[in-house]
Amino acid sequence: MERINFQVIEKKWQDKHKDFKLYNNDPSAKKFYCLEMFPYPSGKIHMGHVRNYTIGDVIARYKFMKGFNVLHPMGWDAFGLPAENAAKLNNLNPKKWTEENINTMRKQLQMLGLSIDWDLEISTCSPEYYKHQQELFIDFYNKGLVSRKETYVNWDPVEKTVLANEQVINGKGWRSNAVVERKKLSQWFFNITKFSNELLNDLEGLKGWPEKVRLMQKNWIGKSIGCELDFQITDQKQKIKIFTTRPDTIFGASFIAVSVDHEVCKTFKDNPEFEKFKQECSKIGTTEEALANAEKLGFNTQFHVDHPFLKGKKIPIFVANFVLMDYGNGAIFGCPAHDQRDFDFAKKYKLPIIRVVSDADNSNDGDKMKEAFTGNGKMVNSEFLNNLDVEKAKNVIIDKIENIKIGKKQTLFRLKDWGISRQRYWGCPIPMIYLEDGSVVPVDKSELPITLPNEVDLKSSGNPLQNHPTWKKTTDKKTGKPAIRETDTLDTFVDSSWYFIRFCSPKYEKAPYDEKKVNYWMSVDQYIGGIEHAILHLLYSRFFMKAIKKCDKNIKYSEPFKNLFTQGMVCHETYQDLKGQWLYPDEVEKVSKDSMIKKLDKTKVKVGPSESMSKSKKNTIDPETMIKQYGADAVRWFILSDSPPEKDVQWSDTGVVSSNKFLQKIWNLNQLVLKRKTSKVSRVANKDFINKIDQYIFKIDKSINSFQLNVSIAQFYEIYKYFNESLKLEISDKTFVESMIKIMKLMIPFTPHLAYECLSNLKCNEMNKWPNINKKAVENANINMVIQINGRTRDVLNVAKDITENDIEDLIKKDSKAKKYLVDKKIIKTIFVKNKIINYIIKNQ
RNA sequence: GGGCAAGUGGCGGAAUUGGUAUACGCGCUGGUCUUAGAAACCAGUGCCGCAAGGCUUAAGAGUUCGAGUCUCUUCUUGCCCA
Repeated sequence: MERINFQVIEKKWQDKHKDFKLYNNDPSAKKFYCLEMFPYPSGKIHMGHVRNYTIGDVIARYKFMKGFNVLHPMGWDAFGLPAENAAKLNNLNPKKWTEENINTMRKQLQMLGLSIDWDLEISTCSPEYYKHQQELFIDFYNKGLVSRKETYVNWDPVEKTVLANEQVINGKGWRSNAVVERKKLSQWFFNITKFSNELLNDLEGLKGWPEKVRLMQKNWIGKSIGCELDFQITDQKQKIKIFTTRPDTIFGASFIAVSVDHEVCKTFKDNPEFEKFKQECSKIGTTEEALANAEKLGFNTQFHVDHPFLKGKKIPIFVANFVLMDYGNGAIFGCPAHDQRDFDFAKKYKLPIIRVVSDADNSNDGDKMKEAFTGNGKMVNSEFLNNLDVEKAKNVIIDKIENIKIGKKQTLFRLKDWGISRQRYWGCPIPMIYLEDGSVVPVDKSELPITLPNEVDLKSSGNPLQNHPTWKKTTDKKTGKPAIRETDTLDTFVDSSWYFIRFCSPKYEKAPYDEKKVNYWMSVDQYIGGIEHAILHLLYSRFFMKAIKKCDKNIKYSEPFKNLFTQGMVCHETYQDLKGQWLYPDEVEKVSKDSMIKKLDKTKVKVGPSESMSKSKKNTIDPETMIKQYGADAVRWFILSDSPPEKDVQWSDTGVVSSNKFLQKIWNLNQLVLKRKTSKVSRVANKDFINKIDQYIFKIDKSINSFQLNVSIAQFYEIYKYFNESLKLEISDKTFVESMIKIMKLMIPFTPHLAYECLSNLKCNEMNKWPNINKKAVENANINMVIQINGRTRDVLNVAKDITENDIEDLIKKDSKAKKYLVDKKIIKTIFVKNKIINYIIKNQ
């Protein structure tokens, strides 16, 4: 049998389809926007990209063949720190580094044979793109969606830069190893919290998103309803304003806890004990997690507050390390019986534990409690709240608090405004200028884009744009007076928050988008990417869509992604030599079933568990090498075959080898079909064969629709087997050719090169039309009737559809393996489920 | 600590949603071909048993004519939040 040369046919069809578009000129066709998360151009594509873009390609090609106009673009998330670091290391320009990577990766993606419309390619680092981003920034600013605020940041005193939370390791800068300081800095923010309610409520409508992602977003936004409440400090004029989500537990309050930055603490400015305590607190770090894990510490102020509802009752005020200034008002009341953190604190400082919610007859066991009770129950020890359940008590107490004017109901969100200032070079310049009189204004839109300077010093510490000798000096267009540019650049999450909109009209010069095109192509019908973006990227993109709609009444959509699919990661075993050094898979060799050695010096290798491919552990497989060795089709086939797309998949070399072999078999089958010459044709065999193929078409269609691409692949293996066996039956050559054409069409989304090559040999002239689904064939097919005795399966009969109970009974009595079980037995009951099962309940006679 | 998933052969995983458990692939075993190996092809492959048959979806209980699927308890793993 002739061997197929995958390299040759892949090249052939890639050249042939260079200008191939996934849309017809049929205006009545429905649109389908298929988008995979665009890559960061880090150098070369990795297997994660291969998986992501192959899944997307299957969907895009499938939808196109089903008659949709498909938009399937690709671009580059091209700004970001790695370029700056690489540039520093190799003494070159980030732009050059990025562009080289883009060229490499584009070429690699093209090798995969993806149906991407490369005419729509965009790159976020090109001024043609970020010009419009600056426009959007100004639009948002004018609508009050941008503001400037002072916040605490992680400041690296050596690098003179702001660090992200994940760049702070054990309180030190990841690069400089200097102790990170908390520094107050003036930064730009998108007022994402203005949409808190919408971002939360609209989640309900996102039925095409994984439930998990919706839940993660919901928790991230973190709406909590509670109330503000003023406590009078005993014998003083001052009040303390606290926030609580459990006002119902007010009668269980046994302390007030305030943050170290709370104004009450000003009294202790010169108190060495307090200063020591404050120092202790600052060591813990700023993340919520660190605070939660740290030991609960308090500083007794010796002050008290009056309980608002219990005359004469005094509650002590503590400064506590677990209360943050940015939550509520930096002050809470502690109810140890019903909050674990408060409970731990009360135990440590020997404060009373008063039970106010009872889940049984345990109303006075406060002192005996081993942990806080946070469930629902009836209120006790709570005066006018007694006997109410928690929810009711909340409403009653809030009403009361509002009535006597000591506080009010309040909704609080965990979601914070989005800080977008970065003290970096390789990002989109923020189009704002500082005037001599101290005011800050947007630059005139006619001056956009504000481009980055090419010559820049990245080696010195600090913000490169700030350090640049001339770049920041400008003039205000309106007044003609000198001004200073903003030298911070935008967070790269901004770049990726609207690229899907730009794709609708990527060449449009007048504005960030062409309204008509956006209203036609949006929302994205299928968005595909990693679960790691479940929160930030998706939330920011949702914010952008809403913000754009707010600025432009003609935009119809407020949600960017109608359906979301999150694919799993690509994993591989890890290898370490005796010294503990990580080894690449091609540096090791298998010598027996469970031992491996290093190729270089034949020493033993420690095999670690399969984990997500990463450069640091060297457990990576290079897609380009695999494509060159086995062909793009085989790589695509394997990456889809082994696991459901939403789960992690383990890369396996034997797996890709067998994929390659199977595709060769498909080619062989195609040759056999072309050569076949039979004169004998049985009408029944012919019909059965056609029916069976129709059923497979139905199944494959269904599995693609439900994203079970691994199941689709399994079906193709079955089809091959069935087809191959049927070759010797009395089926006409014409039927084989026609059926083969159908099957090859089904394979286009998976292995486009091989499928097109086969179709061209089969002389198919309508390659891109999905085969019809013959519902009749599916509906009228014979069914397997399960015959059970006392719930145990005794036989399976292949019978015509809709067989009656009487008919099947005759069959069973006449000829079935179940027959013998019914001899001399009394049938007590018969359960007959049409087209499924018949179950006899019997008893010895 | 809280929330959400999930647990099926030696491995990756199917199961028309309550109706034949283990499809399909990998691996393994045997055979054909070959000087030999590789490749290819054929056969077998959950467990016990010569067989008839019995047992089996993390463990245990429950609902049902019937449970991998539904309910409860326990255990384990993963993810997110803290």
